[in-house]
Amino acid sequence: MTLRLHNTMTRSAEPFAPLAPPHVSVYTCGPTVYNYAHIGNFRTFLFEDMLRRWLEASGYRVFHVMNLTDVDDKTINGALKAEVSLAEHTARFIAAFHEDREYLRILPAHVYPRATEYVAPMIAMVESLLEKGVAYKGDDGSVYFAIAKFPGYGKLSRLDTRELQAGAGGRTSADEYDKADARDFVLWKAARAEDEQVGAAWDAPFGRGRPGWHLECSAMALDLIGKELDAEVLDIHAGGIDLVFPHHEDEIAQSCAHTGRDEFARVWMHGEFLTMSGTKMSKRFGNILTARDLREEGVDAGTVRLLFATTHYRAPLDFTDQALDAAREGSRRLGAFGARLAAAGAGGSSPSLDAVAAELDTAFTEAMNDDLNAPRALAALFDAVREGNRLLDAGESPGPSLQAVWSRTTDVLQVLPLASGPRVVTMADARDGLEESGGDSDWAVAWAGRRLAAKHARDWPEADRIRDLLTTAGWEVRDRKDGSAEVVRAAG
RNA sequence: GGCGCCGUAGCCAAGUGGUAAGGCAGAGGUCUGCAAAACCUCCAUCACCGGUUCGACUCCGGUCGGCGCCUCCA
Repeated sequence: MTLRLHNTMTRSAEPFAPLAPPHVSVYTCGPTVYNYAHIGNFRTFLFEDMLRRWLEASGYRVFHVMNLTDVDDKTINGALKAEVSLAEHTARFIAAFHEDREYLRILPAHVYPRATEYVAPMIAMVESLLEKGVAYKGDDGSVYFAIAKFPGYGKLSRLDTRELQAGAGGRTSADEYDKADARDFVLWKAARAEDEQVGAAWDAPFGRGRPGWHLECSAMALDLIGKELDAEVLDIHAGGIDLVFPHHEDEIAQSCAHTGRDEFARVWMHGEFLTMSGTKMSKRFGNILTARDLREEGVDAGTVRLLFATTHYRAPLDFTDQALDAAREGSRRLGAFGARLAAAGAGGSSPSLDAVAAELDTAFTEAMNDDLNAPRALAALFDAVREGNRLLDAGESPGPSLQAVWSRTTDVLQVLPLASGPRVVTMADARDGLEESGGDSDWAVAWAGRRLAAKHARDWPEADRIRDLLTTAGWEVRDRKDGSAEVVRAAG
């Protein structure tokens, strides 16, 4: 069973075959750093993280590039408004992006190129396109790409089979009349006074200005994979589904026109949208939820990741509190099993548990190989939890196999809660003179010890009072068969 | 108007020509001082209407409903 990935270009799942295995180049469109990224953005980044982790788990050596768009209308406007330089303005949101990324346990890309650091390669590419005659300078001093000169235009988004209604999106820019064709897109924008004010203008042979949005991805991707892998074609290019047109279509046009190759990426992967209670997140609806909002509410990353993993990356996902609650409980259950496995050790031997491990391994791998079918992979995990718990309840003693498979599979999805495992409590932990308030781990163990003492004295009201106290502080107490108990942090 | 996605149990969600994974919630049970956890059992005929087929949730046509893209939004 080999990995199959859905390619937007062909609209079908194809066997994955990188150009130079085991190396795989992956380019993912990163955030525009003008604001805190919202969870819709992060749904895409999490899908890409899952892709990255699965490729690596499958033995590939991934070279992952994610760009940071740090010069565009929004970043410039933001800098103007805050009355700081562009660099100062974006630095803040770049730092925030990485904080959020770490919170969500997203592996760092190998390189995070920023558009402002790649102006020279971008200028070189524009010159190349001008020389080849596929770009032209408009009356406004900007440089545009001539769609008509690029026969393959529209393949990715199936533009050839549809009509473009000019301005249908209501976002047509005022300078459209400077283009020869309404569909032509800007490669280089002539500098305005505002651009100069925030330091967003560079000299170029064809006039002072700043790069257009699409240009950065082509220039940075080609530069980086050229240096790293000596390649001119990406193995995988991924992003949100809204980037198919025009962003990726335009990237293909300028990149292929530049390299002379017939493709820019072997596989194009696009993640579906996340909606909030049925509608797209936007400032207009006031329904933006950021990663830091979740973090501040104490939501564990495992909960978020499980919520997203329950829906296939190419299916729309509606974010609701109910779904989040369900994910939290599921994550807790998985984490509890993981902790139980770890506590059970690997010194025993159990053909039944080995069979559970083998089944999990097979089912998980098949699911992930089938275009990253995380919902099915998750089902395999839950099947293993149920069977594993049943066998452990029956007194089976695990060998090393289940623990190994469990670690390998859960590492890919990262859906377990971060909360530490349970701490075992005995009567020896009972201490007098405890404060009623507290909350840390030692405090919880001490109170749980006192509860055991109360239980031993058959003082049920006191035992229950202490349990309530612990519950209020966010700790769960569970009695064990041997007379001891355990306390565990309730999942967030 | 064009292009695309989706409509599966109370909620979330896989699947796909041969009689519907998994999770959450709920009900009953085992265990327990009581709980919790864990386990067991129960809980759908797949928006609607036609058609193809021995057989369709799965293929084709249509209808209704939801969502997205159509120049810089993941």
